[in-house]
Amino acid sequence: MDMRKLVGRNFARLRREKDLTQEQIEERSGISQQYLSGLERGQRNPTVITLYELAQALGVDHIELVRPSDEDAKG
Amino acid sequence: MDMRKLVGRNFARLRREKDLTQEQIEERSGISQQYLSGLERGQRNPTVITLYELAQALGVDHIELVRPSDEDAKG
DNA sequence: TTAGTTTATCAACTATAATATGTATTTAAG
DNA sequence: CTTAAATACATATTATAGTTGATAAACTAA
Repeated sequence: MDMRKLVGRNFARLRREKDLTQEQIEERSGISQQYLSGLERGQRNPTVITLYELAQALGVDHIELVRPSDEDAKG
Repeated sequence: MDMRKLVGRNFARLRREKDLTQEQIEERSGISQQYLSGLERGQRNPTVITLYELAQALGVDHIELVRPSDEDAKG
């Protein structure tokens, strides 16, 4: 189970659904665009505080880290 | 919102509900008893990978980080 | 009390999360 | 094609996550 990829994929998806750029997330959260780029590519292992700050920047109030189904895990 | 305290309180509660010691969690997860002590006292900011390893050691497959109610936040 | 178990504290250390800066690459639009 | 915006890449630095070892403190039971 690659938590980096799980978090990265979900963050990227949510950011795009809300039509926000990495720069806009940086403005809202103070987390650098370069870091966000690495995060979305599954190269980062954020702390729970960083995860919470990202959720706030996305306007999300409920973070779930669920063991993905076998089907999901394949990709 | 103090994520350290939120995670620490919930981890300690779940661990006790399952009658596990910090040492037993160390055996299962490889995360040191000293670290777990600090975590439960709200002094640690774990990464998502550490959080996932802790969840596995507890036998939990669903992690939720929810913005607590005002009432909960008081304590 | 004693002994055993569990948790907390301390210090030194290693690994890596996160920042800062600059730049290169990609992508979309004219 | 050009241009601008968005994203990816590289490097160096700082802050802190997490380990290790030893030990102190707290708690329970005999």
